[in-house]
Amino acid sequence: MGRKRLQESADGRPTVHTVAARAGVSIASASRVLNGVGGSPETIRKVREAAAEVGYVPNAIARSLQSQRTGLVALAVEDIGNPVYVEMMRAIESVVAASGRQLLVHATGGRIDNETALLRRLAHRYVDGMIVSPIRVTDDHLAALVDSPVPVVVVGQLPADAPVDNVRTDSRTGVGLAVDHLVAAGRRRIGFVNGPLDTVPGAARDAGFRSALARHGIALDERLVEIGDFRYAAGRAAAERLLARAEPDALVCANDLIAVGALHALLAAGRRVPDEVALVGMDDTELAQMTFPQLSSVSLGSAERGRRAAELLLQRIADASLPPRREQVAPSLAVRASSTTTPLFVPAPAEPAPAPRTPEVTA
Amino acid sequence: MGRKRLQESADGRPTVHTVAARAGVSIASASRVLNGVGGSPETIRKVREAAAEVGYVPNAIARSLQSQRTGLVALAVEDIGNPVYVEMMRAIESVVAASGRQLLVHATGGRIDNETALLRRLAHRYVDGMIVSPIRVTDDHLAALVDSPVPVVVVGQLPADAPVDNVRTDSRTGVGLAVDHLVAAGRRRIGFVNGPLDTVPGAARDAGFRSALARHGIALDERLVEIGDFRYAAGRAAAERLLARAEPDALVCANDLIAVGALHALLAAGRRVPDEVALVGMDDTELAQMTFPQLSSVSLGSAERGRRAAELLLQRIADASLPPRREQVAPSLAVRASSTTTPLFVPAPAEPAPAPRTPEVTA
DNA sequence: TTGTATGCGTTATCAG
DNA sequence: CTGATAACGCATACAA
Repeated sequence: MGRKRLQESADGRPTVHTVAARAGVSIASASRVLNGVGGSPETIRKVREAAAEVGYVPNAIARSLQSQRTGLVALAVEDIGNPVYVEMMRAIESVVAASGRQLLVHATGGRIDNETALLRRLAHRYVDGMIVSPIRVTDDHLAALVDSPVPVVVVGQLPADAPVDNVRTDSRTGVGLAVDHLVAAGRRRIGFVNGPLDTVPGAARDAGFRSALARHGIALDERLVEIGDFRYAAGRAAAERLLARAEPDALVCANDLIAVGALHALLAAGRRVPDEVALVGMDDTELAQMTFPQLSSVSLGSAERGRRAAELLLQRIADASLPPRREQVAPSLAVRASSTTTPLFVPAPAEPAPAPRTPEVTA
Repeated sequence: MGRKRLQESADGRPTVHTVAARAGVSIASASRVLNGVGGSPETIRKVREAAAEVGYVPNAIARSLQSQRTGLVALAVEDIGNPVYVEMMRAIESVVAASGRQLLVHATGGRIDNETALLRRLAHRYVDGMIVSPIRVTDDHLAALVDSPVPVVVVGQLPADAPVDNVRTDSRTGVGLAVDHLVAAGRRRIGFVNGPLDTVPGAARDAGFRSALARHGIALDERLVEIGDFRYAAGRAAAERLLARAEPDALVCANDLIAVGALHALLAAGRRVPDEVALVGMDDTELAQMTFPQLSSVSLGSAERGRRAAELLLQRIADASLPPRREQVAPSLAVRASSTTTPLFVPAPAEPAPAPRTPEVTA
C-alpha cells in the first residue's frame, strides 16, 4: 500500500509526526509543546526529548502556509555595489530586525524585466512585504507594483497618482544645493557628470542642474555636460571625455561613485582638487569620506529614506487597508575638502577653524 | 456554518478554487491549465480567462510545500558594505540565476548568534540552499552548519574534518605574496594593518605576515603591526596609530577597505605613496582601482570562490548524497601604482612601458 | 490536558 | 481529458 501517513517527511527528515510517534503522543500535543503552548510537564518532557533525539526542526514553509506569513521582508535594489544602497539597507535592516523579521536583499541589476519578475515571483508570498527602489519605471513596472500580491513600498520618484506607498527625496533640489555652493565659492565653469537620462534619477538631476545654472544666470555650456552610468568606471570615463574638451573649474557628479571616478580622472590629468577644479558628489555615502581629498556630497538622506520606508512597510503589513502614503526627505549638502579652497601651510587662525578638515592633497 | 471550502483565500485573494469555480471546472483542471500541462482548448480558454479576470497569482508558499523546493538560494555574509562580498555575490548570482533560481542576500553583521539564527530560521526550508561566509567559527556555529536542514556551502577556512562543502583560499600565502613583492622592491620596514585576531581571516593573515618576514630574514618590529577591524574607519585609525609611532617604508593591509583607510592616513600625514611608503591591500576589489594612486592588492579570487561555491551548492541540491567536498583557490598579486616606484617626469623610454599605469600622485 | 479532524493553497494520483 | 481526493507539514477548533 502507498505510504499513508508516515512519520517522516519525503526527504527522510523528521516532522511533527516523527516526534509525536517517538514521544507516544498525538501530533497536536507535539505541536503544542513545540510551540510552547500547553502540555503537561510529563508530555513536555517526552516531546522535547523526542524532538532532540531525532533532531527535529520545524518546516518554515508549512508553518507559513498555515500562518499566512513568513517573517521575511525583501529589499530589491538595482546595484548592490553602490554604497548608497548599503546605507539604505542598513537603516532598513535595523527597523525590520526590531520587528522580529529578517531582511533579504535582491539585486535586480537594473533590468526591469528582472524587477517585475521578482515582484511576480518572490513577492508571491515568499515575503511578507518588500521595499523596492527602481531606477527606471515603466507603465508595466508600475502596474506590477500597484497590484503586487504583497505590500510594497517604493523608494524613489513615482507618478503623483500612483497608489503605492512611497518615500522620495528631491534630487533636483539636491543638485541645486551643489551648484549654489559652487557658485558661492566663485566657480563659474561648472561641469556635470550624470547617469543615463532615461532613468528617473538621471532625468531629475539633469533638470536640477540646468535650472540651477539658469537661476544663477549662468549660460550652460553643453561641452561641460557628460553622461555615463551610475558606476565608477563609466563616471571616470565620462569625466575624462569632459576634461579632454573643456576646462571646468568645478564638477558636479550625479552620485558618489561617479564623483570618485571623476576625482581619479582629475588627479590623473594633473588637475589639483579643489584648487583648480572643485568637486561635489551626491548621496553622501561612506565613499565620500574615503577619498583624498574627501568629497563634498549632497546627501539625499538615503538612510532616513530607508528607515521611513521600512516603517511604512511594517505599518502596511499590519494594516493593509491604509491609504497610500507619500513621504519626502529633504536633501542637504555635506561640505568637505573637495570643494573648499583653503590657504595651505598657513598657521592656524586664532579663531577656531570652521570645521575639522583633512589637509589638502595639493602642495 | 463555518466556511467549508470557500473560493477565496483567508485574506480575500483568489485561489485555484476561485478560478476553477469561475471557469466552471474542477480545481484539478484549473491547476493543470495554470501549470501548462494538459487541458482541452476550451478548458484552457475558460481557465485562462477566469484567472485573468480575478487576477489570480499562485501562492508560492503552498506550491513550495508541495514541491519541497522554493527556487531560492541565500548568501549570508558578514558585512555587505565590504566590496569583496559584492564581487562574490555577483559571481554567485550569475550561476544561481542560470539555474533558474533567485539569490537572496542576508547580512549577518558578523554576530555569530545572528548567523546561527539565520541557519536555524531562514534555512529551515525557506531556501533550497545557502552559501555562508563566516568570519568567525565557533563549535556551536560549526555544529549548526553541519546539521543544517538545507544544503550549505561555506566560503572560508574550516576545520579540516568538518563535513561541509567548502571553498577556501590561502590568505596566509596571499600575505606572503605581498611581502615578497615589497621586499623585492627594496622595502624593509614593512608594516601590517590587520583585522581582529580572533577572526579566521585575521589570524591567517597575521600568521602569513610573520612567516613571510621570517622567510626573508627580517626581524619583526611589533610597533609596525596594528589591528583594527576589517572596515575603512578602523583601518584608517589603526594606520594613524602606527604612523604616529613608527616609520614604515611599506604597509600591508588585511583588506582593501583597510588599505584605503591607510592610504588616507598616509596622505593626510604627508607621506608620499608609493615613494615614501608603498601600500598593498588585499582582496583586489573594485575599490583598489578607485583610489589614487591605484592600490596594489592581493587577489584572493573572491569571484572565483563565489562561482565555485555556487556550483558546489547546486550540485548538492541536486544530489544530497554527495560526499563533502573542498576546493581551493590560489591567491595572486595585482601590482599597481601604490607599490611601484617609477621615475617621474622622465621621457617615455623607447621600449614600451612595462604596463599602462596611471601617473603617480606625487610630483 | 489530550486527541481527532480539518484547513492553509497547491500539485499529483488515480479512477472515470 | 476531467474530476474527486489524497498528500505536503503544521496549527488549531472542538470534543472528550
